Amino acid sequence: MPELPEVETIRRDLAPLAVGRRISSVQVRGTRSIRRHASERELIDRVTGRTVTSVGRKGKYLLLRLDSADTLVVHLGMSGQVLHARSRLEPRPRHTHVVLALAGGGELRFVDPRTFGEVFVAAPDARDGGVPELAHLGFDALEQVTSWRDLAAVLGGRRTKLKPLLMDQRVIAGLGNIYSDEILFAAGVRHDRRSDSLSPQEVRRLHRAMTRILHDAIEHRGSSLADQQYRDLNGDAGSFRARHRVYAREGAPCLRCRTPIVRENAAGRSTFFCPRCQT
DNA sequence: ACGCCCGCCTGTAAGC
DNA sequence: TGCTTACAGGCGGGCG
Repeated sequence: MPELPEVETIRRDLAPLAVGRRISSVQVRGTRSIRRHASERELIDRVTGRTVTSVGRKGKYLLLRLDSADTLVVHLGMSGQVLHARSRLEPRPRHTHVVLALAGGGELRFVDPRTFGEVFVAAPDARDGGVPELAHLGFDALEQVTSWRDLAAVLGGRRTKLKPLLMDQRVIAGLGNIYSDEILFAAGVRHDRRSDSLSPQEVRRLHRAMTRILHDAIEHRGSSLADQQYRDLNGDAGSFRARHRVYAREGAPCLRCRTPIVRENAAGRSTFFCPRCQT
């Protein structure tokens, strides 16, 4: 499912394609994907005719900054895709909810079968210029947790279990179920450890694991699972799934010690880990 | 403060 | 083979 590496892959592909381009028209199908807006009209009027000045990301949110100072925010939720079509004549996939036509040809399509994702336009905060709707997000897992001491400060301040904390977007933004499990395995730490129980050495391992896993995943263009929900701008799958060491490997031998990988349900979510390598 | 559940959704696949 | 059911989970809200 789209987490930080998948959104970052889309961001890196989208930036050279969209920056400097004018959005010549906007089409919206249905109201669910744009539910933050009172009407389709509002989004259409604020985006049409604007030029994209940069493409950013915060956590799992994709940010298209416009020359009006507004930001067009895209969140993929569980099943969202941003697809680029070179020609507007290419047939649109099912569940295409928002279409941005680019001046000079081609269009961007927001496609989302399960409709957990959304698209909205936001005005900048008067003080810091950020997106107020995203002010609740914590440190970006890739850009802002730059030293293990940053992570130590976050972990020590809470008394929650490690995995729910890693997935709490208000604390660290960008990690979901897949990468949390992969990071915890790489760090050799169990998901249900209390966050303030880690030794400095374990915090350093966790920090190194987080940075390394995220960079590796971006290098392999993200994880497309069996359902193939995640696709990049061109509709191609990412290949990081083949490098998962615990996620969706229940019963398979641990790649480090051969112990069967265990699956547990925690807070209604599947958690995969090696009972021997993770302590 | 924390843990856990629900509702929102659709496509896929396992089970009967 | 065809139907029903479970499952996938990001996120916000609510409850104990």
